[in-house]
Amino acid sequence: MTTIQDLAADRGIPDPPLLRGSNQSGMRAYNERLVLSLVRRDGALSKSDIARMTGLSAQTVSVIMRSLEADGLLARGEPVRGKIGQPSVPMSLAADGAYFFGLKIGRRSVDLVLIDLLGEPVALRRQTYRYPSPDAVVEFVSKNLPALTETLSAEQRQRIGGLGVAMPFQLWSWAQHIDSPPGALDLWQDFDIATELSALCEMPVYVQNDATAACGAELVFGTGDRPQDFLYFYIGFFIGGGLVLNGKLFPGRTGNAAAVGPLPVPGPDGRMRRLMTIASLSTLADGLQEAGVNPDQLWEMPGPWTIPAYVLDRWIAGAAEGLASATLSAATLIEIDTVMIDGWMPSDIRDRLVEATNAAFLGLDLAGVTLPVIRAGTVGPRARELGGAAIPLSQRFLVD
Amino acid sequence: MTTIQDLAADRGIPDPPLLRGSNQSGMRAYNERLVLSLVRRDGALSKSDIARMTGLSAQTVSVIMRSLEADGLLARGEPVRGKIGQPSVPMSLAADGAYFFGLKIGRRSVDLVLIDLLGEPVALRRQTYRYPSPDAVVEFVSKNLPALTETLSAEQRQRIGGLGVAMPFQLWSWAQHIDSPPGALDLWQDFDIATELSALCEMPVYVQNDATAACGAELVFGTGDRPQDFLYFYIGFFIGGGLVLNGKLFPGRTGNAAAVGPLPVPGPDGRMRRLMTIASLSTLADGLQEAGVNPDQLWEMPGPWTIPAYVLDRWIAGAAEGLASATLSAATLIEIDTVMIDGWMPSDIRDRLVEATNAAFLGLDLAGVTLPVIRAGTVGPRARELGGAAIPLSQRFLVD
DNA sequence: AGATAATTAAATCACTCTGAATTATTATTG
DNA sequence: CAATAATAATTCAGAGTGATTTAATTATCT
Repeated sequence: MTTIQDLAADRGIPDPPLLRGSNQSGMRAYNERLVLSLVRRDGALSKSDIARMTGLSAQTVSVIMRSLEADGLLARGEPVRGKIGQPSVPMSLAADGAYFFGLKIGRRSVDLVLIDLLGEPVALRRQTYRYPSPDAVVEFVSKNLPALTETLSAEQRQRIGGLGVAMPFQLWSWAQHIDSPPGALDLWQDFDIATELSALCEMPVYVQNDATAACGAELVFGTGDRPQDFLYFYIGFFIGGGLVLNGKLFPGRTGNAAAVGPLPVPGPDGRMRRLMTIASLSTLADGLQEAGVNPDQLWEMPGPWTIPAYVLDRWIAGAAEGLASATLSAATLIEIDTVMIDGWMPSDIRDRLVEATNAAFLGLDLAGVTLPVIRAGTVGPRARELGGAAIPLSQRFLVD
Repeated sequence: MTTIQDLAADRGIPDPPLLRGSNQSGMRAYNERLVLSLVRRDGALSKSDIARMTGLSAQTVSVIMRSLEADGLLARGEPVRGKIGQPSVPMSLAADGAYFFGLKIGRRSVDLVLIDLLGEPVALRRQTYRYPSPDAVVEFVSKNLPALTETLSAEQRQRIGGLGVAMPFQLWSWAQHIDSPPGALDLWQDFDIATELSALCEMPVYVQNDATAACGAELVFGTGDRPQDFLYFYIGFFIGGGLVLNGKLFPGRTGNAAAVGPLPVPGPDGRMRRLMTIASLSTLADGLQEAGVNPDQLWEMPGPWTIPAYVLDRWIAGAAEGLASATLSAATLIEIDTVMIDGWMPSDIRDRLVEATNAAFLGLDLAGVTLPVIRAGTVGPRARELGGAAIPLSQRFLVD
C-alpha cells in the first residue's frame, strides 16, 4: 500500500522532480499494469493476444499472467475452440480482485459508492442536504464507510484499494448561488479533507475535482470508442469539465484544468457571460423557480423530472450555445478529437442537449478548425463518485 | 536507424495502440536518456548527484555514465574539492557528442542550421524568396546540407543524429495573404516533404509545425525556470503557437495543437476576429505599406527595423489584446502556468509586446482564474529552426 | 587518526528473452 | 475413418542483461 511518494513525504524529502530511474521491479510492475489495462479495455484476452499487443515474449506474458491469476486479479475463461491450434484461454478481470470506495461531495448531496475491479457498484449510500458542511460529510463517511465495508467478506475487505474523493474545489466561492447560511461554506477553506478522512480509514485517500473525477470515470469505465484526447463536460449543480490528453487524465497544475465554469461565452442575448451561469443545473432551477415550480426534484434524482417544456427548451438552448463556444476554444487550442457531455440528468435530456450543442457548434465560424465529435458520455449521473473510486484503481492497477 | 514503427509500417501492420511492454534494453535506454536529460537541464552533475536525483544506485549510475563518457556524450570536468570526502567529478554534455540539422521553411525564407549537442549553432544557411516552392526548398537543401556537412570532420559526420523540419502546416491556406502566383502554393498539397528530404540524406527526417517546433526549442534549449506547462506564441509572418503539458511538447492529434491563428479574439474595435489577423507580422507589414514604408526589411532580419512609432504602437496594442484574450482561454481550459511570447523580431519590440500583453491581460475579467506569468521566450528569432533540430535530439537523447 | 563522501569491483538478484518442447486442436489424405 | 501434418497456445530451461547489494578504495576535511 505504501507508495514511493508516501515514503518520500513521510521523511520530509522534497520529492525529486519526478524523474525517477527505472529498475527491474518497476519494469515488472509496469508490465503487470499494462496487462491489466489491456484486459480491462478489451474484455477478455489470451496470453498470446497480450504477447502480440505488447511486443513482450510469450514466456514473459505467461509468467506475468499466471502470477496475476494467482493473485486473484485475473480469471480464466472457457477455452476457445474452433480455430486451428491449441485453444486459447481468454483471461478477464476478476471482479472480486479488488474493491474501491468513491465519495462525491456535492452542493446538494453526498454519495458514497463501493465498486469492484470491473467498476460495478456493489453498494451505495446517499444523503441530501441544503448545503455541505465538513462535519456532516465526516459524519456521513464515518457511519457509512464501515457499514459498506461490512457488506464484504473478511477476505474481500483485504482487497480494498483506497478511497477517492470527488468534490468541487473552492467550494466556498459562489456561496451566494447556494442558499447556505452566510459563512457556512467558509469552513471548507481550512478543512483538509484528505487528512481527516485518512484518519477514519486505513486506506490511501485521494482527492480530485469532481468534474475531473467524472471525466476519469469516462476514461476508465466508459464504453464505445475511447478517443486519445477529449474534453468532457459534467453538468451538475454547476457545470465542470475534465480533460483527457494522450489517453491520460490531465488535472492541471493544481487539479483545476478544464474548470470551464468561469469561461467567457456568448449568452442567449449575444453578450459574454460565464459558462456556469448558463449551462448549470442551478440555472435550470432558477428557471423552475420563476415558473412557480419547486426545483428540489432536480437534486433528488436524475429524472424523470416534471419541467414545463418552455423552461427546459430555453435552458437547453442557452446551455448548448455556451457548450458549443467552449468546444470551439478547445478545438483550436488543443486539437480536440471528441467532446463528451454528461451530467446529473435523465438521458433523454442529456441527448437533447448534445443534439442542440452539435447544432449550435455548426452555427459558429469554423474555418480552419478540425471538427470534433460532440457526443453524450457513457457513464451517466454517477460519473463523479465512480470517478472518485477510479482514482485508486488507476493508481494501482492501470497504466495510461 | 529502423524503428519498430518503421517495420510495422512496411508490413502494413496497423500499429498497436502504443502500449508496448518494457524490457531490459528499454530500461537501460531510458536510464541513459534520463541521465542525459538531467545533465542537460542542470549543467554539470557528478555521478552521485545523479544517483540522488534518480533514486538509482550509485553503482548503476557509475556504469551508465562511464559508458556515456566512453561514447563521447559526456565530458569529465575538473574535480570539485573543498568538501569532505573524495572530490566529485562533475560531468557535462560533450558539445561534439552529436550534431543535428534543423530546417525551417517559412513564407519568406528558408533556414538551415547545424547544431551540436549543446544546441549551439555551428553553421547556418539562409535564403529568402517571395513565396516558398517545393522545388526551391529541395534545391536549397540538396546544395546546403552537404555543404554544412563538409564543415564537420569525418568523425563528427558519423555523429549527425537527424534532420528536423519546422514548417507551417497547410501552407496553401491563406495564399491570398502572400503575394504568390495563384496556385503556386497548391504544389505543397501533394508534396511529401519528409520522403523527398529522406531521399537527399542518410538520416532520420522529422517534420513538425513551425510554431510547435519553436516551442520545442524553448523547452529544450530555453534558459531560466522551465515550467511544467506553458503556452508559447511564436510571431512570424503569421502567428503560431505551441503547448507544453507535463513537461512534454503536446503536438496534438495531427500536430496542429495550439494553432492559435484561427482563434477568435476581440479586435481593437471590440469585434471578434481571428488572432492571426491582428497579431502577425503580416499585419505589421500591412501597416507599414499603408504608411508608405517598404515592409521588406521585416523579412531580412529580426531588427533593428525602421518603423514609424505610431504604426508599431498600434500593432503592439492590437496584438497584445489578442494575445491576452488567447491567454485567458488557455488559463481556463488548461490551467496554464506560464505564457511565453517570442518571434522574428528584435528583443526590444518583443519585450514591449510582452509588457503590453501583461497590461491587456490584467484588464480582462479574471475572477476565478489563476494568473499565469506572461513573459518573453529565451530562444529568440531562430527558435523555429533550432526547434527543428531539437526533434532528433530529444527523440534520441532525452526523456520528457 | 577518524569521519565522510565519491567512486568502483565483485557478487547477487530479478526480470525478460531465446529456443525447444509440450499440448490441443483443425486440416488433409488415403 | 484413422493416421498424419500443420498450426497455434502455452510452458520449460537456460542464457543474458541490467540493477542492486556489499565491500573496498580513494581523497579530503576535522
